[in-house]
Amino acid sequence: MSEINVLVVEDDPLIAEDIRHHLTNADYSAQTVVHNKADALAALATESPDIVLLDINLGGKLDGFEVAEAINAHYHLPFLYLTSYSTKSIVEQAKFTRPMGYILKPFDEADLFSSIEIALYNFAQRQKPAKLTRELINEQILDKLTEKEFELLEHIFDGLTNKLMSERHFVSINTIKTHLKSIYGKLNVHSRTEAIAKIRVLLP
Amino acid sequence: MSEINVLVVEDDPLIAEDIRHHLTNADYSAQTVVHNKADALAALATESPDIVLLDINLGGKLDGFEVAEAINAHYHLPFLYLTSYSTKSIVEQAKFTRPMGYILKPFDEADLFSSIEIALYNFAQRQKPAKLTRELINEQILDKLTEKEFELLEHIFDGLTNKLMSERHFVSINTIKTHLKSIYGKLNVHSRTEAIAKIRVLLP
DNA sequence: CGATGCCTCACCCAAATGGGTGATTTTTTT
DNA sequence: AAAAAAATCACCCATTTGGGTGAGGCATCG
Repeated sequence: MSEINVLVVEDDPLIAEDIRHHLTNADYSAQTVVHNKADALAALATESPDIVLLDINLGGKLDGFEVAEAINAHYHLPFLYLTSYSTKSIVEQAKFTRPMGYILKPFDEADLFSSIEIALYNFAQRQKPAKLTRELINEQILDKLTEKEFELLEHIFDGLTNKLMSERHFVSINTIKTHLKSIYGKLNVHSRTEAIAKIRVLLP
Repeated sequence: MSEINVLVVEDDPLIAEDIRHHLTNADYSAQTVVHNKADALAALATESPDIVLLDINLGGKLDGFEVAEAINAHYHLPFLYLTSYSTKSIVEQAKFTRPMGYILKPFDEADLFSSIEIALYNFAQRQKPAKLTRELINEQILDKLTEKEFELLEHIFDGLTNKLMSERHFVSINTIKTHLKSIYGKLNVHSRTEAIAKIRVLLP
């Protein structure tokens, strides 16, 4: 993941600036910082962030929960609570809004980054289908395919045509076809769709 | 879910005891707590746990990864990493070991239970090959496709040819082709493999 | 009743795909 | 250095697939 767009909802200007500073230092390509619920809702609609860092306590009120509910209702986003409270009641209330985690104040840069990374990873794990990677495939079949063949299998998985594959690999379409024939033989199938179906059931 | 056997691999005796305490309070029927890699490997072989909670940092060394590799290589088990903020950017390393998730320290009982439950659920889910069902698909696309079209999309997903589909549905191959054209138009794709790729990314 | 949507089917044509054979070059392994 | 494996490419041919057009039957809905 190259560009991460972070929406920070934090009423305390010092903390907000601190977070913005840390994120800017790293390769997080964009951050939007807002200080209240209204701006947060607006930013959600316009900025399409990848993750939201959400202070529960916004200007003395627990508006963070309402932002969380808006996220759950209308978007499809992981969010982390920024909180200095660890009281039972807050946690009880917070967990019904299904955050990906909590960042407890005070926190340092490592806290921030690891929390974001883990949240994004866990969220992706829950939301996304298995991505075809070499590590994920059954080893017996893995062993049979060459590096090149596996790349082409990934392309098939992504819906590419032979022509597109040949252009992407700077080889002739005949070469692609030869590779595919080899793949089909090794997987014991007779078409690209069968190949996809076959490796799909081998995915964990 | 009746009896869950949890293997806890945690070198910090305080945290280990804390986890054991939480698990005992709930109806988790068995826990085995070990403090180092050697004992973890022994416990894996003898205790047949249902899930492993794995501290990455065991006695100052990242032995947790090696335990994870052992699990992946020789067992068939979900595991969760127990990790703290101080461990910097472990995700890059950790994700290649394919954990079911992470439990961030400090965590409370609710974190612990929900993480375990979610991990067990997701692990069970992913053992089954992805089944294309109507409920799983994005509703916008769902709405566009007719019942028949969706059935044929499932067949494409399973790698069937037009001929096989026509035989299975007792209609002519021309009818199948007409349906497919309609599907492609609605999904805005130009081939069956593209259609598969498209619906695949819409699956949860 | 007319409109609409769905399922059915046919015909045509172009493009893509699958299968077979054989070959050269490069890389890796032994 | 020799052998094996991998990657490259070119034919040929049959089949499959995709795209366009048109059309009949059937049900539902306004």
